[in-house]
Amino acid sequence: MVELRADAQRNLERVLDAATEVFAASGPNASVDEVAKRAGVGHATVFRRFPTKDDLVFAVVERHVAQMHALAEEALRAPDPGEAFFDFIRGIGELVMSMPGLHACVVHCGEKPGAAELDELGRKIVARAQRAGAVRKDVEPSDVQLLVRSALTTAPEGHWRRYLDVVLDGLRA
Amino acid sequence: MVELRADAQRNLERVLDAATEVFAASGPNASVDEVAKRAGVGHATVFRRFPTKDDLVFAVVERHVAQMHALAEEALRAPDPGEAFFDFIRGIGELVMSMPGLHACVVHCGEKPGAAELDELGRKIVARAQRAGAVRKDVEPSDVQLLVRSALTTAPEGHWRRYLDVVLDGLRA
DNA sequence: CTCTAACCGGACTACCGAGTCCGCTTACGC
DNA sequence: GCGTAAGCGGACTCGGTAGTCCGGTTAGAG
Repeated sequence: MVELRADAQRNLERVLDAATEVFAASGPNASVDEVAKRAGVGHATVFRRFPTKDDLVFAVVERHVAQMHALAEEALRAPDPGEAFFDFIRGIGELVMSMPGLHACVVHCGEKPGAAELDELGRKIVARAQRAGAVRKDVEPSDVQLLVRSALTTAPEGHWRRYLDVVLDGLRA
Repeated sequence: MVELRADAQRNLERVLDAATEVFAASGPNASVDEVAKRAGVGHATVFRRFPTKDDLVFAVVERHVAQMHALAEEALRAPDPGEAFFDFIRGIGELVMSMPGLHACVVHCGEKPGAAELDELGRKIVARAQRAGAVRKDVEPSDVQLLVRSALTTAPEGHWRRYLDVVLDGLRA
């Protein structure tokens, strides 16, 4: 399976896109049928690429994590470390909150895929912003993660951006 | 159905206890069979008292809310308003965290049962503690609720008591 | 003790979701 | 074009859960 036939490739992408939409909206309990219907294929086609439903969920989560990873690397390349940090966190917020169901999916597959690398990148971003004097030096990366998570998860419907801004202001040097 | 036969009454209680245990441990997705088995009855007996599974979940949640209600009224009767407030919050913490699955159950049934009255009592408890000078006056009851919730939900496994203590210290006058 | 209404639970149905199979269709190398 | 390997999806099985039914059992009043 070094190379997929063109139609298969197209369907694979459709399936992944559909799965992302569906799981993001309804969490990992959504049915494979639902995904297949949204992708416009039979559900056997889904199972051909992803032998079990969990494999499908895993693939979606992996993609999601990859997006965060991309944001993180972008932040590390950006010229201004402080701005990069704050933009990164806000970007993560947008990404996570636009797909509420995915958090449950991550939990569902034991948050295996690449969480460690992502953590490592986050650590670097924080450290860089601290060296540049943009973020107070008495917080650790894990604190940042916890504060952000609590802002995102406990904010009343639709107000998470305000909450996140408050937390970010509190992190400024 | 003004009065239940003795055996029926006994079984009803067993079922409610079992349902509480099961749903508290596994959330609202646990099966009715599971509950019936744990209660030592056939599942038809469960369905006789609770025509649908949702009715059963509802009853369990109602009971849970009633316990919180009881804690709240106790707190309002206690002589020292400050101590009452802090004990109340810690009591709520113990209650909620001893039944992790129940939160999902509450969400599952749209948190209908008596949330408003409970809110009202909470409001009174906070106000009383503030008048007594035990709690800082620049927070509102809704802030307290939010802070407590965030402490309970974002604390790492097993550390919620520490987190809650931090929040409570922060609320002292 | 007896009689009956209330109660009980095993067995049944209906349905839904995961995963498999197989005959039909189609991309693409020659 | 043509042949074929790859791809496709409708129809199936299988397991598990919500909800129903009915024949046997028991509480408790008279």
